[in-house]
Amino acid sequence: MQLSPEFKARLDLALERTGQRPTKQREQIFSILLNKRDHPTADEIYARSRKEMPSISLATVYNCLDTLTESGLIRAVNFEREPTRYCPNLVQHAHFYCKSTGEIVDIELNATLLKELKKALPEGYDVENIEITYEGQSSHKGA
Amino acid sequence: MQLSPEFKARLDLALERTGQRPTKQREQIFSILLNKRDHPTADEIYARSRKEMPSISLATVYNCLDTLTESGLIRAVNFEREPTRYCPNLVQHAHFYCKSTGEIVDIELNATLLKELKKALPEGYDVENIEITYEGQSSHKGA
DNA sequence: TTCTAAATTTAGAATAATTCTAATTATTGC
DNA sequence: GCAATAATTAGAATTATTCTAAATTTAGAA
Repeated sequence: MQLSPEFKARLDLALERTGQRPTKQREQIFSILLNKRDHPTADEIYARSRKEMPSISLATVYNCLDTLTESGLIRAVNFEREPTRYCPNLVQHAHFYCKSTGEIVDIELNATLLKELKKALPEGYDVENIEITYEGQSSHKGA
Repeated sequence: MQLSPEFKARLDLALERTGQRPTKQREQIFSILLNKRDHPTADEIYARSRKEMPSISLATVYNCLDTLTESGLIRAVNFEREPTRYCPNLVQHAHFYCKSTGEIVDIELNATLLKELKKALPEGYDVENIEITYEGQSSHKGA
């Protein structure tokens, strides 16, 4: 599970912009997220990273996830009180959370809809981010 | 801080529907939420309820909040990893979360917008609930 | 290279919100 | 008023996450 040159460059650039150093661990975590886009939790990411890097610690996983989130390379997503999940899809999108299977699916939102959502705010409210989560049941063929 | 007859009736009815009993504590918590609609956390609700009912326990506050939520009388709202907040506004609405002040404001959403949001879902996805959270800065006169 | 300063990783302890447990108390229907 | 069931209570337990302090790594200068 290697980071492609393209994503390696993207990582280095993003880290450099915020004065942070590229490390094996950060590469590893970023690569895990890009490789299987199933919105894993920190714990799941810890498990996956240990397979290739057995000495990594859970604290480092959390540190790296924070760094990547702050650098704008990944997004943290929360559902109810469940552990935070992470997602490398940077395009503005919503999430569908299936209550029976726990599965999480990215839902594309078109620009018009996003614009309308922003228009729903009264004067004096400056949005930086909109989180949209659908909850329900999905009856489809699975990921 | 007494529950008005109207809301007392609503509480009793909702509890009866799910085979649960009306208790002083449930009344108290419901009344606190109706009285000051500032999206308090369980801890804050605990503090407020102790003023009138010093023997209430935190576990009971959590229990009552769960019961009220399940009965559909209040809504639980989550922002990032912060403690869950509670809200008696049952009309479908979004929340604006001000990052500087921590203030939370209800944002009305018109029916058309909600319909469009539902239309953004592909076939086979059955929504039960849509959570919409705006995050940013609000520059207005405060609650 | 080699050295230094600063950033990062690490293991484990600490924290915070929430849930669980088992005993006590309240409520309902008879 | 009594039995059966549900709810409350205090405190222990759990879980995700953050903190701490020591060891390691990195970047850049000499």
